[in-house]
Amino acid sequence: MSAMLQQTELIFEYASDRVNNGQQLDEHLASPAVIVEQVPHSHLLSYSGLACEQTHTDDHLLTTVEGSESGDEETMETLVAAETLLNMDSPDSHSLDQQDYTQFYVPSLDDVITSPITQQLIVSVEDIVGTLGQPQWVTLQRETVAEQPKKKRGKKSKRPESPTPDITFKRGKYSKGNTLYLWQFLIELLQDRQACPRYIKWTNRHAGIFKLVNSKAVARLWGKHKNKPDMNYETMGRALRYYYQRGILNKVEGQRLVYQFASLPKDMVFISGDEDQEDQGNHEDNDEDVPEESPPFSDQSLDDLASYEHSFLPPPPSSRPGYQMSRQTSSSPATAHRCQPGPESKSPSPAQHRTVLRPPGGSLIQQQHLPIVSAEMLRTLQNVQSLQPGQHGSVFRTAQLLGSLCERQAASAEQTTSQIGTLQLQPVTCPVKQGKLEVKTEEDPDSGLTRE
DNA sequence: TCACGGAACA
DNA sequence: GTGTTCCGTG
Repeated sequence: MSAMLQQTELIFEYASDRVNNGQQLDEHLASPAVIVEQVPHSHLLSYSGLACEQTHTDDHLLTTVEGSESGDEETMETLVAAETLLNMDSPDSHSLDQQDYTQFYVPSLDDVITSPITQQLIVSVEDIVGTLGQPQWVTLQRETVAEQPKKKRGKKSKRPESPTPDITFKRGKYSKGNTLYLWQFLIELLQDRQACPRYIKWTNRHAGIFKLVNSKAVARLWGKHKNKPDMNYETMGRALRYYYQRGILNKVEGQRLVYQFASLPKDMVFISGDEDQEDQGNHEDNDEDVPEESPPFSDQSLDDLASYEHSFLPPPPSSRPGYQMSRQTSSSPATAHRCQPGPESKSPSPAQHRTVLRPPGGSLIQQQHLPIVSAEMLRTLQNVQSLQPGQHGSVFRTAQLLGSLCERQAASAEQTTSQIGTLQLQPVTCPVKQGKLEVKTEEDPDSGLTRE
């Protein structure tokens, strides 16, 4: 089993790596290899009542859930349905390809064991490597893991248990109980059509950037999940901020309520409509979408969400791979990436190790470690690429810079990592300020555009 | 309102 | 030793 897990993990990382490369972002890379798939819970899909369609593009599998984004009522219904489904526990029930889901969580050994795996695919590293280029994922390497899985001990919290039994997994160590890690929870929400556009949505799914459209709602849901009625965005936000250090999340500066997963599962289910298309361009637009408008969810809805949610999550374990970065450490505070290229350093928990799994080489370069170009930047770049030279001068310039930066990184990465293909950006030394991602070189003040 | 981060707690 | 929440501060 462990082997399996590892593989899986590898996969993820690779995926992430690919993402990292800025290049990929845009382009699609070649096809992705899917590596391992577990299908943990198929129910996810079912639970939500979502209709899923997987797209296997050559590149990556993307699952798209089409849902109506709409309505609250849907939401409710969906939720209910989801719950029902959850309770049902039938893994097979859905016909979906589970593959997608698999990636969702990073399975931990435990998980693997406990959770039903439907299928696994193993792909050779090479395959993976080949895929690296793809844009599928952005960065996510480190997925966010952490949090939930383990549980928090914090002062107050206790583990929540979710109402629903975990059908799917029982998680073992990491998550003791059914707990979901916050990051998982968020991912779940992002895949839930009820929540997705409404309370949380992707602003740039490729980049792993999402926005808490209705932070209160999300926090409430989280609180429900944790059995913390008092949960609020502040509290939840703290947890999110800790993810920065762990490399699970990055904050998108300048945008409120916008965070970025350092790495995402390669195959995620994206609810159509949830993503803003471009995050960059309109950063805000997304924001607007839903936020408050959405009717506050009723408690019920919250409940429903809570219940369903936890079902999803796989316990990934710790997935956080060796995230090590620390923003603190990092020279600059910056946001975008707080990662540092450091040694892999400690891996926090064993679990993590496994998750992380590194490629043979030993050190897989993790995004976090990489200095520089953040997914965000990449994203931006991507968005900007379309610009013509004459168009927005500064932007264009920035884009150029980013592009070159990415190329350099990629190049160096290749060299460096012959290893597996981790495409990740390498820490190339760039003029970029480390601290902040800003691409802008010092000279380019405009660069602000980029990020935002 | 959001964001940050130290400290406390488990 | 680590993760979560609280709390003060900006």
